[in-house]
Amino acid sequence: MILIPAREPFSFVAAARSHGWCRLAPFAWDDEHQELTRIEQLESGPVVRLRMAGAKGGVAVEVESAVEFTEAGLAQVREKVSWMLRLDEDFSEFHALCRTEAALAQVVEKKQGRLLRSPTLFEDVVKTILTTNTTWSQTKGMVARLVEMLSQPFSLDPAAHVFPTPAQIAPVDEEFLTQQVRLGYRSSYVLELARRVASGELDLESWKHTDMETDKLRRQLKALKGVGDYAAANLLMLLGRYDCLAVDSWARKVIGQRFFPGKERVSDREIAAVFDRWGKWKFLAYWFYKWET
DNA sequence: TTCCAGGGGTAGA
DNA sequence: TCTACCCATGGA
Repeated sequence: MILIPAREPFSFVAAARSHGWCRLAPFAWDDEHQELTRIEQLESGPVVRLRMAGAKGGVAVEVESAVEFTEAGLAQVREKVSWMLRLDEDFSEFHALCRTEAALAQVVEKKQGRLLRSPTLFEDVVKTILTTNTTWSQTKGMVARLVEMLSQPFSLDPAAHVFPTPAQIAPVDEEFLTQQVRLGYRSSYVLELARRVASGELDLESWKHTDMETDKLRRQLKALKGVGDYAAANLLMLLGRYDCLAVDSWARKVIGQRFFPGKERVSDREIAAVFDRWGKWKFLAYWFYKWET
């Protein structure tokens, strides 16, 4: 068991359950034990299961493994968990703003702000593409099949698999992704992305720590096939940049009802403008906004 | 059968 | 920059 410290204020449960990602393979959320698990391959080789739970001052992580893993492996676990749960991120400015808005008062109390993400940007781009123009239950199915069919299992629990790497997806036929994994027209997007990353042409992971201006990064994300305005904003959120709103059917519905009652046509521009005053915290203000009051 | 879901690409204006 | 149209999948 290792303890990874988090910047205060921190709530493990608030971070882990912040959005649907904790329900997408190879993540799993255990309601009874308030535990987040994830199958992960360490760069040194072994496939392990990480069991993450809240602990005083941070996150307690248990690493299940069939083989011994090295000190370097342990360092990777710390780095991955820290990235996934944003343990070092500073939300003090956002929390100060939340104190000025009744619909966001609970954010401070519940220590919200952190949104769960995958260890790699590749995984988050694929998952984001698989949320577009479909239902949540179909997204879960697509991700589950992708994980189960294309990657190696965890030896202590063969039903559990890691998320496939670009190199594992790249050689697959598009027809397989369409017919078996049932990604629909998203197949070509996922395949092109995997091939570009696997070949080294596209270095997605470097975008995790770039100081590139947000608008330029947004244009780069949108240049990926399958990534439009919604997906780009969602990915910027995952990268820790909250100044774009991901306008999807849910946002149109709740923002439309609350701020444009009775108006028949509300443009995406108008929807996004509602949260303009939140500046760099726009996405979080929208995400944690208490709609039912 | 038809509609639509946490949209995106493309063509054409 | 905006709009119309097409794109697959499966549940309601």
